[in-house]
Amino acid sequence: MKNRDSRLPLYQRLADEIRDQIASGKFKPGDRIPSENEFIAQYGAAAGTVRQALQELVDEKILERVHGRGTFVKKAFDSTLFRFFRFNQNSNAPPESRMLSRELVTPASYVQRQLKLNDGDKVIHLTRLRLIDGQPALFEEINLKHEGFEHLLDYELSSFEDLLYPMYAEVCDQFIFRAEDTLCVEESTPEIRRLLRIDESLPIVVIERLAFNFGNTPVEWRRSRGRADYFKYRVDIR
Amino acid sequence: MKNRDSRLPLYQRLADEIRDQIASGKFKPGDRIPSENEFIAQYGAAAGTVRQALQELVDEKILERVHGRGTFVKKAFDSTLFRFFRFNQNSNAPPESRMLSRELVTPASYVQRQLKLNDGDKVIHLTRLRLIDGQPALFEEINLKHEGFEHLLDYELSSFEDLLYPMYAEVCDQFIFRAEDTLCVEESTPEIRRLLRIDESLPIVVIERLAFNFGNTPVEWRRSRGRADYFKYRVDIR
DNA sequence: GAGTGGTCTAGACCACTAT
DNA sequence: TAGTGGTCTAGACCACTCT
Repeated sequence: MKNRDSRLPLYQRLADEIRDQIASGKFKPGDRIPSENEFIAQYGAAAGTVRQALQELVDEKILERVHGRGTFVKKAFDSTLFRFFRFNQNSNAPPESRMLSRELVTPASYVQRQLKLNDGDKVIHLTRLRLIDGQPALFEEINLKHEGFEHLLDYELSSFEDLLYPMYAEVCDQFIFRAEDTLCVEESTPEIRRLLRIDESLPIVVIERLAFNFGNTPVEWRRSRGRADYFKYRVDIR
Repeated sequence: MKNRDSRLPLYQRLADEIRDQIASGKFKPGDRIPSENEFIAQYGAAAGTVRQALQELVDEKILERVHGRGTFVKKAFDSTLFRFFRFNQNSNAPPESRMLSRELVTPASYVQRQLKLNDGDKVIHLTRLRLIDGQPALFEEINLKHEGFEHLLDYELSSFEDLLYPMYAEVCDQFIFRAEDTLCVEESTPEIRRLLRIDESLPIVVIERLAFNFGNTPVEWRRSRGRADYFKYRVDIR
């Protein structure tokens, strides 16, 4: 075990160790990690202590345990921005994507700040429309760290997949595991009305998202806009 | 222990038992419940099993454990609707309340459905304004089960407290422990503009809340409206 | 049948809170 | 000092999955 503060309980140090190994890419989403018995042998800890460490990572939604099969790094989380909206979902078709543009640019200062970039670092800037039943539903502006996502510059825009996070994983070996979404309401601009094909001036819901990899490093910042009259969101509070 | 399905693990049955005792009012929010050793003696279970049951209720945010002091029923949860809004908070004053009306009425059908009332059951209908720095910020319509909240009819409207849930606890012995909030955006009506002192036609955020007691019975349904241009909400997704 | 995680026991020792 | 919860051990047995 790496230099861990021995004032911390053993199960904490063990959990930190495993978390770091996932962050470093030693274990990737979908992988099976060592069994309880292997950890017991490796660290000389009791079964209960190992279980406590693993339970902590299950609570953090980093790991999943399957009876009889093993312990796995979690693959995906419910990232869809469409959980904020209720459209007339006649069809079960997943939201379609239409890429509009891709550029390597100097980021705006707030993007630089959110992604914790150094001066001079560039970002990959994407714009796209999300459609439901062929109707424009969301307009998105996406900013990605250049470092780690270079391979996205090699792809034809038309060959981008509808869901980006699985594509980040395949193409760039980058795994998103959590995000912070911030919602607010704005008046629509002529530009947005044109893109979303709205006639009148309607309020617009703006979703700003900062997405993190397993190392808890911010790698993507996006801003999405959709019609507020389709907005409906449910929260459980306890 | 009551008739519990012995196919369930012991720690589950124990957790269910304690949960029911809280729901029934035997233990109230703020109370200390029996110690690990008392549960061990009472149920003849091992320490680890009792701990597992208690941990489950801690995860459900029903219990809180304090090292050296004991295990307590949780008192409150962050129920404030103002977590959805960012106002210019010059002062640290908590949002003031101004009660407008109180009636015992036959509920609208969707309120009856949400509160799972029988035909003929009445509800206590309250309206109030929430103010920040003296400025109207939220307009609320509140519907309470008549049964259990009768004592609210005895109080002068002017003597209602700013925070209702602590008042429900004191006056009615009713404890709210979770809620489901649903958010959407509407255009303002003349009525709402008058109440919130808005000149122009602005979008309005509508928050509908169904609140539950410890027995997981819905007891309050409310609809609150505030200016959408002050709306800002942050969600963590993992 | 071998390997995995899930339940449960019986105990030791420690750290924190009260009085 | 007595009582509480927190950490940790060493083991037994069970339930599930794979082959």
